[in-house]
Amino acid sequence: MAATIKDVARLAGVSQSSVCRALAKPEQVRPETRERVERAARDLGYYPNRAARGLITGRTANIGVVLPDLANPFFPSVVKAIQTQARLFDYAVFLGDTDEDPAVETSLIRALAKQVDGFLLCSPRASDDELRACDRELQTPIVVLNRRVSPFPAVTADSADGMRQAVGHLHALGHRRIAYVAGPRTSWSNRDRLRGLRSATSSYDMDLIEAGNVAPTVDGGAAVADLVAASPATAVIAYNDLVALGLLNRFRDREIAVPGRISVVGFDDILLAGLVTPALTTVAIAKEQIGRAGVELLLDLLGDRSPVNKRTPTQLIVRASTGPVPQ
Amino acid sequence: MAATIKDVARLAGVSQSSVCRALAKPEQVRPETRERVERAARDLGYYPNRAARGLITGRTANIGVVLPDLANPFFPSVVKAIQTQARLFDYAVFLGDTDEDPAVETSLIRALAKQVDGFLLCSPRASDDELRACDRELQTPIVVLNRRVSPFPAVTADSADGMRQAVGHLHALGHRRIAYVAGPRTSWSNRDRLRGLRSATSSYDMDLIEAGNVAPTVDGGAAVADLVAASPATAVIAYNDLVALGLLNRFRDREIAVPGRISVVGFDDILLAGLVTPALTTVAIAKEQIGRAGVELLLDLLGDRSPVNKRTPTQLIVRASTGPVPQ
DNA sequence: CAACATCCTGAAAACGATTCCAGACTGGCC
DNA sequence: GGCCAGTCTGGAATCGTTTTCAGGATGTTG
Repeated sequence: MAATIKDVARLAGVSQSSVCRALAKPEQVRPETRERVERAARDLGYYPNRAARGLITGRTANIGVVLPDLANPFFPSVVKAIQTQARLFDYAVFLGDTDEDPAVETSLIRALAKQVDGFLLCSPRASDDELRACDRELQTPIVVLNRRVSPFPAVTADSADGMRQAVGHLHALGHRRIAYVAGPRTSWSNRDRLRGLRSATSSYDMDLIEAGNVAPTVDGGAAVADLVAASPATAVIAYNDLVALGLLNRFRDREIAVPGRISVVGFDDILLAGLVTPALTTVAIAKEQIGRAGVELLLDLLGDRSPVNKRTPTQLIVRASTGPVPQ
Repeated sequence: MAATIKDVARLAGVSQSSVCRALAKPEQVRPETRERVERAARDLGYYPNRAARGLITGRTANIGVVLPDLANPFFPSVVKAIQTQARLFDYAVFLGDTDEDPAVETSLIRALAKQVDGFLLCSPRASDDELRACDRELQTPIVVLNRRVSPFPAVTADSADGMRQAVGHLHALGHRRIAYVAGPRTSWSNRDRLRGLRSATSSYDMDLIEAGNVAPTVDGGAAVADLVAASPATAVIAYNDLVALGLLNRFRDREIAVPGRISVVGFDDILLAGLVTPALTTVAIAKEQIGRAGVELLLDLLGDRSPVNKRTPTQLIVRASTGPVPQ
């Protein structure tokens, strides 16, 4: 078995308390003692068992990250940033993938609750009430990413501004009729993006044609491509990049020129977006910043500082899938 | 604070021991008692604190997953499969991203060791000796994915067979001179793939030109593309899909026709591979199967069943980036 | 040398669960 | 009624840590 604090105490010839102090608050022990303890700990390869510490201090130094689908390339970026930032503060990360199932989500949260100091819920699928119920029952701090659910602190992307940039870009290219391929009806991001888009198109006095809702995947996009092509729209904005890629694929198969006949704009700026042909014009979301800010908010919450909701900037990345309106 | 076993005991009017038994081994308590305990637990939303259980039983019901870079699309697929399979057996998953740094890797392993029952190390970057040192010191079961390090049980892909399929395919198309863009020199997969490739080309009596080593990223591939184009090779096999995509990108920019002038083959079959133009011919790895098998091996290890190394099949996916040799 | 503060240490309690052990109760049988 | 086996329960010990508390050693000051 791995070494425990007792082993270190015995080897160093001091009590457990001293070992604990020597390692956790070195200034409280005599240098000589500290030296002995440190050597013993090193020799035995001793690392404290954080689970035991958690029982006493109520601080496990773990955070739980729950997300709908790790296969969606958006999430790994966020998780990576979370895990990197968490490590800076010596927190470890529990990961739960819910497979888009709200029931799995809440049960995962409940099961993990005792092992973590707080949760980062990425784009949670459960209803506001369900999330609040979890919170009331567990009393575990929760920060939400990519969604607003009062009363939780949240980090969201400024979709409205992203949509404004995208619509402005299309307007400048001469487009006046835009289609939107909507993501899951239950998705907060989808509603948020749609809201931003509506406001942008109306302020530019452009027509908005809404298609969908589709699954937020390549197949989802492909499924609705024909409908979009048959519409009077000369440009289409997709709920996210995967959907946009589905459109692109299907357009290519049907020999509908992009951007000659129709322009396509995605959302998220996943790695893929820059690599397909034509390269996808898309609204980039600051994924790393979202992850980092989420950790910061959670640490604020844990440190009794009051966290303030954060909105991260978005940035239109113009690539090759958008062009002047036909004729 | 969330409810503890004491709260449940008080509410149900029984002792802690009975609560524990009622929930963990229901057959050992009177139905009436069980009923009362269950109701109390439900009313309080009680979930046992697994950390505390872990102290007693030595079983935390957590597994640790350590990987070099979540931003590489290969890993999220594996992690997702791991987490799904783990949940089936009521295990939760700790995730550690090492950012390709062997030092971070070993320190992460040590820090997490006490909180998990075992590790799944995906493509670990530390040396064999370092890994063995961790093992000796921690006595925590370890299963390795995508690499062989004795004495640990391992799950690996059958790269040799994949390479044989790829080379066979290229040979049938008339190619006789193949380039290989090597990944990181320290990567076991890279060495394994290269070994398989050498054996395949020599059995087909073809020339092999080795380029690299490059970082296993799009940029890595792009960096070496010109070199490959200048070589006499008519086809190139890349260490992985990201590298292949880098090649593809750079070839497109330089107007080198794929597969007209040169054929490109990737490795892994990440989602991206099917979406770029031309769609990438690649050797698919059974990512989900690797994740699942990894969990199974680890559970074998934990259950005192002796695990047997597993080799998962590979499958060449022919798409549009390979074609007949020029002329 | 007494009085006192300061520094350092170890014993013991605590955290939340599980498990061992012993005892209380029940029922069956003579 | 007396004995025994079997079933069920609670008390107490346990895991590896942290923290509180009290006391011992040391040094300073009058």
